[in-house]
Amino acid sequence: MSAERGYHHGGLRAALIATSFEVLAESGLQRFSVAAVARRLGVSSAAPYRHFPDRAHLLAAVAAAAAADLRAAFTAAADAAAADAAAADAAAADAAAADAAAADAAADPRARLAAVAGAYVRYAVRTGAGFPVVFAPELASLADHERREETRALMTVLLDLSTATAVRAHLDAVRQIEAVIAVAHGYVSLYVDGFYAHGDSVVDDIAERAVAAARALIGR
Amino acid sequence: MSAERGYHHGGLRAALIATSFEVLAESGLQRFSVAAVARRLGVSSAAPYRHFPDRAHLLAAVAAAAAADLRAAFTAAADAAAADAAAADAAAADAAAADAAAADAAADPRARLAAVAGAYVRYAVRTGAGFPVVFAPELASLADHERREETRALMTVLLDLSTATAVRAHLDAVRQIEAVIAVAHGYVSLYVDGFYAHGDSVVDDIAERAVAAARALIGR
DNA sequence: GTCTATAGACCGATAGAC
DNA sequence: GTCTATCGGTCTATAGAC
Repeated sequence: MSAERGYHHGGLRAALIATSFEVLAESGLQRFSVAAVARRLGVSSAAPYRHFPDRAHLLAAVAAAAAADLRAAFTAAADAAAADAAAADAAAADAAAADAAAADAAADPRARLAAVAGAYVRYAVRTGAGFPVVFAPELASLADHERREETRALMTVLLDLSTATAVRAHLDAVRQIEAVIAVAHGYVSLYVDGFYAHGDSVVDDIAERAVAAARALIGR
Repeated sequence: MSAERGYHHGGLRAALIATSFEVLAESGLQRFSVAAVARRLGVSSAAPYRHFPDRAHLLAAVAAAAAADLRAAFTAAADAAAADAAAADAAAADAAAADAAAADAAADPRARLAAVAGAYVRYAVRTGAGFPVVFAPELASLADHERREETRALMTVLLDLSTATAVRAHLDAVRQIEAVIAVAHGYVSLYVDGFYAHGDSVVDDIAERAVAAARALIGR
């Protein structure tokens, strides 16, 4: 569909964002470079600067996309966990009761919240764009409307999942979601920094361990 | 005592290691540079290469020191947590029983293990030399005897603390200590990547949250 | 909209003087 | 044991041709 090298007439902006995820996944945020993105796309190192004024604005566009992706991944994982719980219930009860449980959006709120940890591990490892990219302090001063809206929506989803576990107050919900993200990001950070061997099955393993840890963290 | 700049006749090797911790704390492992260490010490950028053949060997010496520091910090934190628990017991019992509890090295093994999370957060934030430095894959191929011995001793201490919580098997202990380190390192990673505001009181806060999370993780 | 070419900075590491 | 000087590499960002 697209040329391997040379001109990208018209679609370079979107290609830069997509390729930035690849560079982030391989090099991390600290070693991310505009030059590496351009090199991989087969365009000159100056071409990106026709679409983004500097490195920070390219990263801000990536952060906005990552926030939207994470929000979708979190809700999908939470819904899947609730569906799994309903299916498990179905094995021990009649079909009518299982349908009723599946229809209840608040079914097993703690399993829904714990599922966030697994989704975070998989997304952050695959794309390199976890919370440190979405909330990078170097982007804090940018008047980037899209990114600000996406990050706000992401935090709203997380807080809703956390308050649904019926903790006592708002501060409890904030600290609870912090802890879930911290343990998930801890596994991600150890993985990308080379503490584990690399491989898809290893990612699956640590994603499951993150969910189990989050489940223990949420308690009861 | 020591000159601010110029000659370091004799003590440069030790000074390079000490100053490397400062550079790591400010720039992180990815952006750590030998040139920055030399600049801060007021020596030429070539001087470090008289003591270490390359960047990796300097980092290996730092990693060995960090592993020894972490081992001491973990045992000290575990002992302090056990002493605190004994003191709490003393408030509800007579002095003789409290002394007996304090003399019992296995008293409250779960509190001892959870204390590791707090010690890790404080040390890794202060020095920049957490597990990603100690177990950096770029150092894996070095035949560095001191570092290998120190990391082995560090892992032995951690496994002993974990098996003391009477989990069923060896694999359980490994995964338990992994989870404790993961949650502690998650808070550290979010902090150094700028997710939180910076400051000593913030570090104290997240160290306490890491201990609470580890305590919930260990369970029962 | 993309190119070539370049400036200016920083890095790792080496050679040779003192 | 440390210095000066240097090579070759990386990066961000700009200037100007097409």
